[in-house]
Order: sequence, then C-alpha cells, then structure tokens
Amino acid sequence: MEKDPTYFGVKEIARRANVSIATVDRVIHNRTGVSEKTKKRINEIIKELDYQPNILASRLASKNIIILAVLIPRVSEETDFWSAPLHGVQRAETEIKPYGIQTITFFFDLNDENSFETQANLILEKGVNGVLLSPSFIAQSIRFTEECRRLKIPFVFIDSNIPQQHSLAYIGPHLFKSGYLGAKLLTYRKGEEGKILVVNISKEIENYNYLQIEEGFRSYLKENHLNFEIIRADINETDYLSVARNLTQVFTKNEDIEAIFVTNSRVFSVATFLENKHKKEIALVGYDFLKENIQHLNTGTIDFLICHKPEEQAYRAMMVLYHTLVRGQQVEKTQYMPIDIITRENQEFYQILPI
Amino acid sequence: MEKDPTYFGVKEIARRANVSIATVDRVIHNRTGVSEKTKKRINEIIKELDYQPNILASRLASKNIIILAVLIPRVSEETDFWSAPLHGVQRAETEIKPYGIQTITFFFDLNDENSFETQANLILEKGVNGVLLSPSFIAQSIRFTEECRRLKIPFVFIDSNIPQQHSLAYIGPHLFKSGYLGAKLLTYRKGEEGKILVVNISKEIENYNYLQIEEGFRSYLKENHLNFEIIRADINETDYLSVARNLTQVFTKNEDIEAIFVTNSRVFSVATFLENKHKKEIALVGYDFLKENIQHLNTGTIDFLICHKPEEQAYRAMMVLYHTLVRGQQVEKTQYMPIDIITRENQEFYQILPI
DNA sequence: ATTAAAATCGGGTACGTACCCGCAATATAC
DNA sequence: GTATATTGCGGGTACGTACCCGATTTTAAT
Repeated sequence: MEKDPTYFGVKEIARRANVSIATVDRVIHNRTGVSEKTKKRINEIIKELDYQPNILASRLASKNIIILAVLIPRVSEETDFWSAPLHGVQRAETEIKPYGIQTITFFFDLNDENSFETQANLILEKGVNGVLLSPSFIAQSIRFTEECRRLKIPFVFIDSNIPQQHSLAYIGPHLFKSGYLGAKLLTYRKGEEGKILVVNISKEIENYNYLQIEEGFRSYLKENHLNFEIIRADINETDYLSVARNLTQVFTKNEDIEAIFVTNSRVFSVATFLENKHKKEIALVGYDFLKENIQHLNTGTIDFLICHKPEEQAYRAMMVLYHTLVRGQQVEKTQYMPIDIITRENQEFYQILPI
Repeated sequence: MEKDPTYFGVKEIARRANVSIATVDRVIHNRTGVSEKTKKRINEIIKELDYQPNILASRLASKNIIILAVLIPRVSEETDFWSAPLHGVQRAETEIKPYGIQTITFFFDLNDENSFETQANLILEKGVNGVLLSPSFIAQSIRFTEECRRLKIPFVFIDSNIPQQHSLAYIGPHLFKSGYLGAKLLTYRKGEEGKILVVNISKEIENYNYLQIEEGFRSYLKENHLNFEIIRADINETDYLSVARNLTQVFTKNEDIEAIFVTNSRVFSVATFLENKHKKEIALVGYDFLKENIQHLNTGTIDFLICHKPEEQAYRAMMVLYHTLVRGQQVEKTQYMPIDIITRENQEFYQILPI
C-alpha cells in the first residue's frame, strides 16, 4: 500500500525553500537564528502547502515530557461522586501517555480546607506544566490559581467555575440552568396546591454552587407563574441522623409538602427518610448518578436525577490541557456539559462505555 | 527533562534475550523465522517487562495503511438526522488520520434500496479493511455483510442492529427500552381518560426499528396498568400534506386524543399539524435532535425528544474499527447508547462540543 | 561427504520531526 | 587592516518500531 501522496512534511518544505530541514524546524518553532527573509519565504510555503505537522513523529522525536497535575477531592465513604472524574482522568491518561505526558493526581479532603492548600503547594513545588482542578474552596482556589498565572501554568476548572480567574477553560454544568430544569421536572405533574421543599445538605462548602442552582430553580417557578410556597432546609451535617432530625422538624411544621428538590448528590439521604416515614408519594428530584441514588430511583422514591457527565468533564479537561500544551491549539473557554435527565427507565444505559 | 525510565522497548527485550531487534519484532508480530526456543524466551521477557508497544513509533514506521469504508444514508432535505453521524465519522477521521488510516464515505438514498446495493458493491470492489454501516435495508445489509464475512472484513453496525450477523460490534440504542421510556414521558402527567395516538411516519423502511419501539411503548403501559386506548396511524408518505391529511382523518374519528407518540424523527410534522389546528395542549413525544424538532420543543408543542447520541455512535464505531485493526484489541460487542431526554430547558447544552 | 534447501537470525535503513553541534558568513570593535 | 562576536544555516543523529536484504546455521537429500 502507498502512503498518502497529498501529505507534505518538513522535507518537502525545505526542498522548496532551498534550505535545510533544521531551518524549517527553526521557523516552525519560532526559534531564533533565521533571517527575516528566509523566515518569510518558509512561512509562505508552509501556508501554501497547508502544512500539518505529524504529531506522531513530533512527539516521538521530542524529549520534552509534559507533566499534568490533577487536584480533586478524594473519593470518600460519604459519597463516591468523585470516582467518576477520577475515571475520566485515568482514561485520558492512558490515551495521551504515549505522547510523553505524565499525570500526577493530588487528592484533598472535602471537609478540610487545609488539605486543599497543602496539596496545591505540593503541585507548585513540583513544577508542573498544567493543572486540572475542582475549585471546591473558593478562597484557596483563587490564591492557588493566581500563583499558577504568575508562573504561567495553565489550569482548567471542572465541576464548578470561578469566573474572572483567567482559567484556560471551564468544563462543567451551567448551574443556573440546571436548577431551572430541576424545577421543571419537580413540578411537571404537580397539582396547584402544596408546598415545595428545597434541601441543601453540605458542610457549608460549595455554597456558591448551591446558590446558583436555587436561583435557577426559583427562576423557573417565577417565569411559569407557579406560586408554590417554598420551604428551605439547610442541613450542615451530612450524616443520616442529622438529615432525618432536620427533616422531621420541617415536616412537623409543614404537613402539606408535595415535592422536594435536593441541590446536590445527597438526595439519597432524603429518599431514605421518605421511605422510612412512608412518604413515598412525595415528588423527589436531586443530583448525580451514585449507586445509592440509583437504588432509590429504582424503588420509585426518587423521580429524577440530574447529572452533568462527571467522567467526561475530567476527560475533556485533560484533553484541553493536552491540546493546549502539546498541539498549541486554541480551545473553547467555556464548555457547558449537557444537563442529563436520569429516570428509572433510562438509568441502565447511563454508564461509562468501554471500547 | 528525562524520559520515563520505567518504559522498556524492543531494544531492551532484544538485549535481554541476546537477539537482534528484528527477531523480537518477528515474535511480536507472529511472523515466521524464529525457533520455538528463542520465541519462548522472548515471549517470557515480553511478559515479564509487560511490554506495551509505542503506538506512535509503530504507526510511524509501518507503511501498511488502513482503509475504512463508511456506508450511511445521505443527508437529505427531508431530514438532516444523518449529518450527526457524519460529523462523528469526520471527528474520528481527523483523530486517527495521522495513524495512517484513510476513510471513504459512501452514501445511499433512504428511499432507494438499489442505491444501498450499488454503494455496497463499490465498497467490496475497493477492497477495504473495515466497514461502518447503518443497516437500513435488512435484506441488502445481510447480503453485504455475509460477503464481508467471507472476505474477513470486520464491520460495525450503528443506529440499528441485525443480530446473529456476526458484526464486530453494534453501537446504537436499545430500541425496546427507548420506546418504554417514551411511554413514561408521554403519560407522566396524563390523566386517567383520553386516548393515545402512536404515529409511524416512514416509507415502509426501518420497520423493524419501529416495531421494537412500539413494543417497548406498549410494554410500559401494560406493566403500569395504564389502560388507555391506543390508536395507531401508519403514514407511508413523509411530506407534510400526506401527514396532515392522515392526521385529520384520525382526529375526526377520535376527538379525545390526549397524547401522541411519534416513533421517529418526523415528529416535527405532527407538531406543525397540531399548531395549525390549535391543538397545542396535546402531549407530544418523539425522536431526535433536529433543528425542526427543537423549534417545536421551544414553542412547547413537543414536550420531550428522545435522542441516542448519533454523533457519538458513529465516532465510537470508527474507534472500534481502529482499535481492532490497528491495536488488535478486543472490543465490546454490544454498546447501547444512553437514552437521552431532551426538553426545552436542557436542549441548548445538547450539542457537539469542540475541544 | 557434498550440495541444496530451509530455517534462523542480524544489520541497517526508513518513518517525520526535534535538536545538538559546528561551520561559514557577516557584523562589530580596535 | 586584523581579531572577535554574532547571526544564519546545514549535517547528522536520535526517538521506537517496521521491515527489507542478505548472511549464517541447520536440516534434508543425494
């Protein structure tokens, strides 16, 4: 079989420009040592031939290896949400490893701001070429990314964003629209009467996310003139007992709650509560494809789960770094993930497919 | 920066086995000319070092180029559904082109069985190494794929499947479950009364798909003891006038239709009809992320669209061929796509993201 | 034992790019 | 003018694997 005859490489460029391959290489990589005249001549030929470097050969010959750092929460017993992004990181890792790219993953504790800081400092010491991070702690993330900017290390946010921080990209959900959709799903077959309960279960972190989601949620109701009374429950402890105690209080005060929206993945706690109290007829919508949540989806306690492709977020973030650092390509700065709707009927197909 | 010191290549294997690189190469590629003894020795070292060939170097050195054929319907004025798979093919194409893989795309006319046969024959004449096809015409597809099997050309089905045909893989929806979900969405907030209309608009092709979807649809209603009367409308012409004429008849006979399920992407015709007749309060669910359908989703005539990631189907199918032919890897034989639910609220994020 | 054939193997080049080393030409200093 | 930087450029090797071309050894045939 023959090679593609329409492909021209540096050799052909050098031949046409009457220079050596080395000179062409210098022009391509913007290195010094070429006169303006020949540089111009070579650039014209490059443009004329629409030269596309052969990445295989390029990466094979290059000895410049690239190190990427990943900074995400550790997978905890409380929730295995972060196992999905970790999987995405690993998928990208195996894919780009032959290109001379190494990955080091740093985990922090979602209940401990200091662990974030510690790990972030380790990254800075290490001297990496690019960073993928989940900015779970706003202040610490800002400090860290400012330092990255100073050191000219590109970084990508996943899961939630800090705008104005000059990240290379944000890859994650549009939280406002996600809450907006949540309201639609929750009220889609609801009657005119009855209250709505919005539950936020978290240890005071990720508040910013929560606010955007609730804003979108309320916005939907307002735009559609749905004047349900909205009760709020802020639960700062994530263990089941605290959740149950809190909800019991809410229910004694409000008997006619017809629908519950949980703003994050801890919806399974609420589902367990409803099952224990035999209140399964209440509509329940929450977030994320976790084992526990799927169970309650299958028993019918949870009506809908909303999900933002956590695996793909991380995978794409890695590829964004790869394309920037290795290929020098421009990337989309804001990449909103699809807002997926998971029900009992389609949940079995919402997994990571192997090739 | 230094190279990964944990990586060992053929050179190291050759050194340890006291043979030349060429001999190691012969063992790796199962070529003849190596005594059993040295072959065994080399294989042991390969296993011991967990040797992973460097694909970059491998594909760079290899002159064996691989040709993939794609056989899908032409994008027509009637519907641009197939532009999504085409896009997926092209995305995969640019990604694997540097690996020495060429793609030739053949289009057939969904209204003309013969065009399928003609294009299929062109592929066989051409002598390609792998085929991606949509088996829109069952009989012709069987004939073609049998011939592929005889010639030992692997092939992958997308969009719909022909089981028992020994394809390398099927990548597409689980149609039964898709119809099942359709019934859930259609009846989710429906009252106890009123009839359901199931509409199939197509020129008698793809019947097999339709049947599976309808089966799933009815199955949901049955399992949930929803005893609505179901009307059926089979419309064999795809132009709007034919659809409108047909639906008018159905509506004169049945005044109390409360919900309509369209089994394919032509749901926009039904939506137009409902808008013209001022019957927008009827629930409407159908298939596929087409411009026309999204318009009606946004006006509220269509309530839900179901979608099976057509772009990714084609992309994955290409990668399956790549992994099989280039990497010699085993692949998953049946890859069901997620069954995505598109509403007015999340539709804007359901597009193909650029890196 | 001699010769032919077959089996087994090594040397070496190529793939397209990166990049080191060093030579020539030109510019600058005195 | 000569001596010294500086600039511009080419030769050549390396990356890890594929594969051609032959050389050597072993086996089979006579």
